[in-house]
Amino acid sequence: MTERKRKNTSTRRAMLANEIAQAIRLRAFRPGEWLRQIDLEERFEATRFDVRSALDELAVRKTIEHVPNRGYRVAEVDMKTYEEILATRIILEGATAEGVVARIDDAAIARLDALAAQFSVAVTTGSRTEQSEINRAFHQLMYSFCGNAVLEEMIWGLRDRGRGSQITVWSSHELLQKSDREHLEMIAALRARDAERLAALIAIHIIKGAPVGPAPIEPG
Amino acid sequence: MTERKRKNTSTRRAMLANEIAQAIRLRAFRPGEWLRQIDLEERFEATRFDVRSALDELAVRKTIEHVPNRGYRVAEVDMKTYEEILATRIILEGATAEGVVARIDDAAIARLDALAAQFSVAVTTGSRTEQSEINRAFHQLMYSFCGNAVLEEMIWGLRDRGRGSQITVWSSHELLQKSDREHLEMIAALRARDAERLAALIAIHIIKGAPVGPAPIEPG
DNA sequence: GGCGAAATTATTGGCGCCAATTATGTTGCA
DNA sequence: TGCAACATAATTGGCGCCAATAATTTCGCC
Repeated sequence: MTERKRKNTSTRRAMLANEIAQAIRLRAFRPGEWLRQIDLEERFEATRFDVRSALDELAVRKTIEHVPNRGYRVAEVDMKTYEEILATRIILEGATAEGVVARIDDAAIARLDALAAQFSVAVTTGSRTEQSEINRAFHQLMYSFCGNAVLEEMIWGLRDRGRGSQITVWSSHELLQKSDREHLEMIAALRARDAERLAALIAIHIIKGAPVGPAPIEPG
Repeated sequence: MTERKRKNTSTRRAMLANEIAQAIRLRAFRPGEWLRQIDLEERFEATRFDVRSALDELAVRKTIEHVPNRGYRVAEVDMKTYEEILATRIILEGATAEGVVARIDDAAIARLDALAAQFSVAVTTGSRTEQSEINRAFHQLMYSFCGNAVLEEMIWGLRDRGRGSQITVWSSHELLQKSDREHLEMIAALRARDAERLAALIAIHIIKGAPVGPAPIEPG
């Protein structure tokens, strides 16, 4: 067939919600910024209805905030909530250590090696978007071996929520290098099958300004 | 003013979503059961639009499941997911122990005492709905002292999700008595400010068929 | 020129209609 | 009697219109 089959709403909404979420992740929309429905219609070539559904979904997921009669804006998380998110991330991401260590195989560790190497390069030469994407890929791959899909889901939900913080002014070069080194240490812990050490490293990684998002991009 | 001010949609939707969620909690709708929009309109005296918004919200929260062109039904969680939910609950609820022990005061412990006593009575004389509500109140009060609102949120979200399991055929009388005893032990651990013991008790409480929901009620 | 009020414009939000889809019931045929 | 195909009923779902609300500009007065 020449034209693609038209998907139903729930699919389109989910896709659009993810696109918007990614845009927020890439800082195309900054915390506190209003998301005008008309702009989103054009930018993502969607109907107003779909835009609103997607925004509603993101509001439920707390990625954005809904103010009646004003619209939707990227959630700004206050300091207290930000710290709570970090604390909860340490709990959840740390809890993956045991399962990951038990289940991960050599092939996966090799792929983590590759990603860590890519990150090392990106720290000096890459854009912040690249750094962020590689970092995300690294952790996504690692956590995917924890054997608990529910846990994984919650982790990525929380990570998205934490982005609405001003504190995320983004790591200095030193912090990036530190993150880089920590990736290597995590891999070492994995090779040694040392879950406790891995959990500790993850906690440090989260606290000490781990890269959670790239620099803002100008609105197109 | 003689008539109540009309609330805006996002408020009404949230309220309706919570009402439906509670009905699911009370087993007015059983796992796998279809939620017909027309019925919900009448039962909750809402417009079709509000019903759909609320259902969408619950679908995002994974309390219910959306099947295109078929409608919404109470999510049925498979065995694997159920176990993952329990494992994650142990992680999260266990993680509250430290904060709770650190922050809880004598007045709150006294209130927990009262709730535990209420539960003891309800185990033999009360309805399952009562048992469930008291149990919920007990844990809600305890966890409210953990000092991490984000963590609390996730806990109650997960608890709601776990309800869609067939395994929740509900505790025998022996298990209820066991839960009852565990409540008292938790209070003892709180008095002793023993976070580790509290966490361990919470884990046991979750694994060994803690009461998560009442028996089904007939649809009205 | 500065400030406040009114008019104008921009944006969101409630909701109902009817097409699309699925479920149910009925008929006819082997 | 069993089954398949068709007809009918029930239910969901896409979407656009316009009223309600907020933002902005203009205008007039001091």
